[in-house]
Amino acid sequence: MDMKWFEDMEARIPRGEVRTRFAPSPTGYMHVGNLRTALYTYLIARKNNGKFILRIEDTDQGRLVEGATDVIYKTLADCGLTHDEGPDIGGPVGPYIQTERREIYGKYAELLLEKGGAYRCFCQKPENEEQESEAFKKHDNPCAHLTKEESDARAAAGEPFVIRQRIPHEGTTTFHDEIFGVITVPNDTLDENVLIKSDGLPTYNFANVIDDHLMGITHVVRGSEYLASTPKYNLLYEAFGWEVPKYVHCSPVMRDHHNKMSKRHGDPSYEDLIAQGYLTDAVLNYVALLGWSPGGEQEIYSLSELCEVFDTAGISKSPAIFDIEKLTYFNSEYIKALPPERFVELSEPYIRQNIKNPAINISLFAPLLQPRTDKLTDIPEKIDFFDELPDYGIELYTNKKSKTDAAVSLEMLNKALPVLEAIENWNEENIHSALVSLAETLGVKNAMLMWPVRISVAGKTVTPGGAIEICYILGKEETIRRMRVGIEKLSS
RNA sequence: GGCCCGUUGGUCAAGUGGUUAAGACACCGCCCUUUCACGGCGGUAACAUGGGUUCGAAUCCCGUACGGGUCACCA
Repeated sequence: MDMKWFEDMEARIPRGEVRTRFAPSPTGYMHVGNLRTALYTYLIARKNNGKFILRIEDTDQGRLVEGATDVIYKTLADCGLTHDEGPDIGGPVGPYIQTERREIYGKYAELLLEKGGAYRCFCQKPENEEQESEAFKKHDNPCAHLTKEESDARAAAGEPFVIRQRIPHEGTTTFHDEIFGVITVPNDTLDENVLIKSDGLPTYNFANVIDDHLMGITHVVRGSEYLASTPKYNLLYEAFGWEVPKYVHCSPVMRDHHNKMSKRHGDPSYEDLIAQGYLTDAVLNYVALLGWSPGGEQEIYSLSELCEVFDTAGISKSPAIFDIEKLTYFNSEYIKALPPERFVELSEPYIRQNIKNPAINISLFAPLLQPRTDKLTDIPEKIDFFDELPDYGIELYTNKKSKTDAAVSLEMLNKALPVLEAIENWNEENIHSALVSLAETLGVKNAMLMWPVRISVAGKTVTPGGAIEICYILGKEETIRRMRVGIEKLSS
C-alpha cells in the first residue's frame, strides 16, 4: 500500500478555517428544503469568515439527470450563495464531483479493509428485497468472517463483491449534533451497509465521510434524515483515526403535518416560486426564518445581515410547515421596498401581458401597482380593464359606503361628463380639481361622485388607483367614451 | 416492529425555574380614504397529556398519546 499517496492527500487539506459544503445530488430540482440547507451552510461559512464549498454527489448512476447541475449553479448564483470552491471554479481539494473521485474512494476502501473497518461481501444482491434477512445485514453476514487470504483470493479471481462497513457487535456510539445535542445509539442496531458498490462507486455512506475529511469540512450541514446513519459515519471516522466534524442536522420543511415538501405533491421548487412572481430575496428571507429564529422581533433580513446574525443555536429541532401566505407577505414587503425604477423593470413584462394598446403609457402603472402587489403574477389581472372596458352590470354602481345606487350614479355621471369634457390640459391635477370642486358644488361627498366615475371607466369595483388616476391613464377621449357607455347602461 | 428525535395559538416562532406566555402571518373589528390596497389602532387564539422534583414549572425527570426520521449496491 502506497502510504505516500495517503500522506499527500492529507497534506492538501486546508486547516485552521471553517469550511462548509453544500453537497446536492443533481436531481434537476432545487426544492425549498434544499435551498434552506444551502443557505444555512453558506451562512455558517460566512459568519466565521470561512469557505463555502459546492460538491456534486452523483454516485448513483441510475439517477443521472441531464442539465441538473446547471439548476444548482443557477440557483446558488441567483440567490447570492456564492461558493469559494466547486466543480466550476476548482479549488485545493478537487475534484468536486464524486464520480471523478472514484480512485480516491477505492484507495481509502482498501485502507479501511486493511484497518479492519470493512470487509468484502461476495453475496449476490437478492432478487427481491424480502430475501435479505435482518441478521444478514447486521452482524451475521458470513462474508464478515472470511479470512484475509480467502477474501483476497476470491477478489483476485474476479468474483464480484461489495465492500461493507464492519460494525462492532457491542457497545454504543455517541455523537454530538449542534441542534439535537448528544445522541447515543446501541451498535447492534446499526446495519453493516455497503460502502463500495459492485460498480466500484461508493455509496453516500462512504463518499460523504471520505470527501468531508479530505476537503477539510468542519461543519457538516444536512437534512435530519441522516441523523440515524450518523453513528455509522462516526465509526468510519474513528476507524480511519480522523477528527469528527461538527454536525448540523436540519429538520425537514413540511407541506403539512405529515408530508415533506415534494415535487411529487406539486409543491413549488425555488424555480417554481420565482415563476409564480416571488422575488429571490423574499424567498431567501422567508426560508431563512423557516425553522430558524434569530431571537428578536426583526423579520426582514438581507443576506449580508443574515451572515452577521446567523447562529445554529436558533435552529429548531422540529419540522416546520411551509406557509405560502407568509411568504407572500414577505414578498409584498420586498416589493414595496424596491426602488421605483427597479419595480418598473420587474413589473413591465407583467404589465405588457394585458396592455396592448400603444396609446397607454406603461410607466404610469408602476406607482399604482407597487404598493398593492403581493406577487408579480398578480399584475396582469389588476389592469385588465385598461385595454378594453369589461362588460359589467349596473349593480356595480350601488355602493353603501359611497351612498350610491343606479339613480345617484346616473346623476353624477351626467354632471361629471361636461366638467371633464371641459378640461383642456388632461392631467391628474386638473382632473382632480375638476371633480373635487364639482362635488363641492353639488354638496356631496367626494366618494359619491368618484365611485360612479371610477366604475364607469373601469367596469370593475377593485382597481389599482382611484378614479382620477384611471381617467388620466385612459386619456380624455377614452374616459369620455366609457362614461357615456355608463350613462347609457344606467339610462336603459 | 427496532432504534433515534420531536410536541408553545391555524402557521412561523420568542421563551432556558418566578413573564399579565413576546412578536409576525392569517383571521375579525375600528380609523384613514376616491374603490382595493398601504398605513394606524384594537381583538380572537397556545405551553399534547398524566405523574413527579420544587416554595414555585412552558422551562428539570419519568410514563402515555400523537407526530417525524431511519432500518437500500438512493442520497
